[in-house]
Amino acid sequence: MVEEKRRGRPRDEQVDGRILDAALELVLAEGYDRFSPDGVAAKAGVAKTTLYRRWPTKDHLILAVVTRMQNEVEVTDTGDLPRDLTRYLDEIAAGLNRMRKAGRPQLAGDQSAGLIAEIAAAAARHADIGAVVRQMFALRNKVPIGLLARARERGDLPEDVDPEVLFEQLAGALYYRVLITGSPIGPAYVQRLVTTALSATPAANRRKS
Amino acid sequence: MVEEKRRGRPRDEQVDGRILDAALELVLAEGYDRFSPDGVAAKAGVAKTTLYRRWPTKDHLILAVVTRMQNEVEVTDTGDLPRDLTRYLDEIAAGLNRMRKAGRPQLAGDQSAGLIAEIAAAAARHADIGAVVRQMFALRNKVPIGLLARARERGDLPEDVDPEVLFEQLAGALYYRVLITGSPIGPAYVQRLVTTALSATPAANRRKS
Amino acid sequence: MVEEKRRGRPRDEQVDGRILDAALELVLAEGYDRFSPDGVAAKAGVAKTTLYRRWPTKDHLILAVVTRMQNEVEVTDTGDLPRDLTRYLDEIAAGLNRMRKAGRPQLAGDQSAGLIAEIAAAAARHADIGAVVRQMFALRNKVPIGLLARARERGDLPEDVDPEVLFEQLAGALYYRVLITGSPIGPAYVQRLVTTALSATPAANRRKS
Amino acid sequence: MVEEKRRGRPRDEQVDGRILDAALELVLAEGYDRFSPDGVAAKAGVAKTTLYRRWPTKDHLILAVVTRMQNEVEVTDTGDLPRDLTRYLDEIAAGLNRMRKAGRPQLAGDQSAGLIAEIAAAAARHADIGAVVRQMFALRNKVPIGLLARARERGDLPEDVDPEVLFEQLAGALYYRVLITGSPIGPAYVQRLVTTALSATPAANRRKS
DNA sequence: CGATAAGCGAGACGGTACGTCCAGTCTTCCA
DNA sequence: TGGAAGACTGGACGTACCGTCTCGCTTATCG
Repeated sequence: MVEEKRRGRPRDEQVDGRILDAALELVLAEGYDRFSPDGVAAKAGVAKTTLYRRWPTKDHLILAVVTRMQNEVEVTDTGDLPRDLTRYLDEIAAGLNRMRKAGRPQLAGDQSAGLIAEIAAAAARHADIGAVVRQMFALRNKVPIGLLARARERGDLPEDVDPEVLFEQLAGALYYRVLITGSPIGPAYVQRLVTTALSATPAANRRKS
Repeated sequence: MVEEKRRGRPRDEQVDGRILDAALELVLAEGYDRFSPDGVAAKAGVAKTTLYRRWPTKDHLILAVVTRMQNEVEVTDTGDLPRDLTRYLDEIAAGLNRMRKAGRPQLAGDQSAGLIAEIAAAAARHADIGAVVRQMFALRNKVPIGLLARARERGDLPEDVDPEVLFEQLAGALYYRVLITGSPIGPAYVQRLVTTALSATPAANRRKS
Repeated sequence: MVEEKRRGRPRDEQVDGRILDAALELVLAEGYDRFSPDGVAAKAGVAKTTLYRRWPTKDHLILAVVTRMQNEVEVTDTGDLPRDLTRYLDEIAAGLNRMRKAGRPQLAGDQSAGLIAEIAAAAARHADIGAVVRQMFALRNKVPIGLLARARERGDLPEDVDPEVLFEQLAGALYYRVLITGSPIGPAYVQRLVTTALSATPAANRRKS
Repeated sequence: MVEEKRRGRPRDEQVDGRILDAALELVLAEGYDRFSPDGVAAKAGVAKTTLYRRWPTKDHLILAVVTRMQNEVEVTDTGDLPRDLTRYLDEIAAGLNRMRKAGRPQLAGDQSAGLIAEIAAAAARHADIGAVVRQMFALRNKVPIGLLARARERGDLPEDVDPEVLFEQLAGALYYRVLITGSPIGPAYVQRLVTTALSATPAANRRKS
């Protein structure tokens, strides 16, 4: 971790921002396929060389854009599992909905997976992108999984519930609708989702009685 | 349903098969990006025109291949929900695993989403492909959702469980692991999945007591 | 030359006309390269088969069109060589000018060789078209060459003038301007042409004195 | 005439040569229609992009090839008009004969116009090619027309001879035979041509007496 | 009158060229 | 060494077009 002494002209840090701005704008306006490194470079007023020095591939660039677009999702742990879960999933859904709209403004906002699908495809195509994506999600998901684990310890979830698996059911349902069935994932759906997932949990049962 | 009078030289039905065979072989051997209509035409011994008359786009062709590759998944309804569910999800997982391997034989079979990611991306790019994909899945999912609905009516699922949503949790978890986290989805995982999803259900409770 | 008895359904003679009409219209409107047998067939309401039964090649069809467009040029032999020649060349020039305009209505009518160039190219490409074209011109040119021959016999041309060659000089100048230099060939030019060619001929000299 | 500052990687001048060499070889061996930009690129070991950056069209490329193939024809002005003219026309005819042979080795070398017809057609199809061709010929013809003009001033040609028109008669006859009648244009024909054109000129007359 | 032969409309098919587009690398000059 | 500009490789992509072939149907003549 020694600060290596760089020789020669140092990189212009501003440039990174300009490129990512341009890329974001382009990808939002045009969608993935009409998005091209060439176009980004032109729009950012930057040479392609400069761009490729930073991101070795179109897909890497896209990944950077998406990573930056990714919202920081906070997890609040009030002890009220359904409420905490609903709040969390609402934010995730909001983020997904934002990406859905990329490039197809007037198309029924739903129906299309937008960028997420492209990220998944990029992850499937390039091993290294896959690694980054997986790590990103692993990191991100640790917190909500922890939430579920604590709830189980508290006795708010049955013992044979696997927190990781439960989380994958919840997030998975959202992604499934976005990527596969094209159904909407608004607050109403999140509500149904939480209700179904927590139905007949000890906490729910206790509340009923 | 009137038999439309066909005029002109009829399409050679064999050709469809030859093209799809070649395409399947190619996509399995090379993966999505090294797969090309040109290559398919050559391998199938067919003119490009002939190919494009049927599938106007590389993505349409891929979709056709995948559709055909899609396994017919049978749903057996024995009344034993966990068992039926496990059997069904195992088959779905097997299908997904098969698609994972397309084109990257030596890459750790897991880790990559393979063709499914490409299909999702294609659906996001072309409105018409999206429509087909969505319809395909809607049709396919009707049966297992029916299974869940009947189970609820029997009292094997809590009343506030929404069958459609529950199904999306189950399938979604599989797709989430394939498309996003790259985790394996073998029988062991399916087991955990069913257990978690059905934990604290009336049936489960009954069995416990 | 025996009338061979044809078996089977006889050809529909009307069709020939309809095809040629359509072809002419198309070639005039679109020029050679945007002209296609497919288009002609569509416009004439005729199957491509029908068309190819008659003209085995796009170029053969074009040739037919041009042949039909070719004007019958009359040669009048009044004994006044300059006048006869001027009249004849004027008509030839008029025909060439008509073909110049094919497909490029608003382009400076001159400057482009239009169809003649395409005919020449077709003749260069297909030996049989070449043969037909050559024969057509040979037939057509016999009359004016005869005119010049008679003039020489009369003493209106020097003895060392070769009638065929002189004719080629006259016609050649017109074609040269059309095909190569793109210069206009109106009546004024024909005038200059005849004057120059007949300058210092016995007849001219006689008239001067 | 200011030296414009060049930015970016400069064009590789060698590449132009390699492409034109390959193109020439191909067009000579195969003729116009079997000649293809694809083939040229392959033979030259060059990407198609590189080729199309320079010549936007098959026809533009052909034009470049022909321009380069065009022989520099020298005009010698010895004061002996028939001799100078004969020498000049012989060279022109030789050039035309060379182009005749392109692609059809075993076809009677005569009879076909070869590349010249294609150039004329290309000039008719593309306005810009037309402009280049016309300019090329205008430049090329200035010298021999000057020769004729001086001859007239010397009194070797009648006064009512228009030098430009006379030149067009001479060159035109050659092109007419090549493009239209398919007749040979060897030295014998050039001889007849000069004789006929100069018959009854002052110089000729002088010599006769 | 039925068999046979050819014409015709419609459109699929093979083959191939054409020109475009894009990703990623390389080369030049300048800072 | 970084950056701007742009040439270069390599290859896919989808279109266009030519000429052939295969249907089903129609129209003539022959036996």
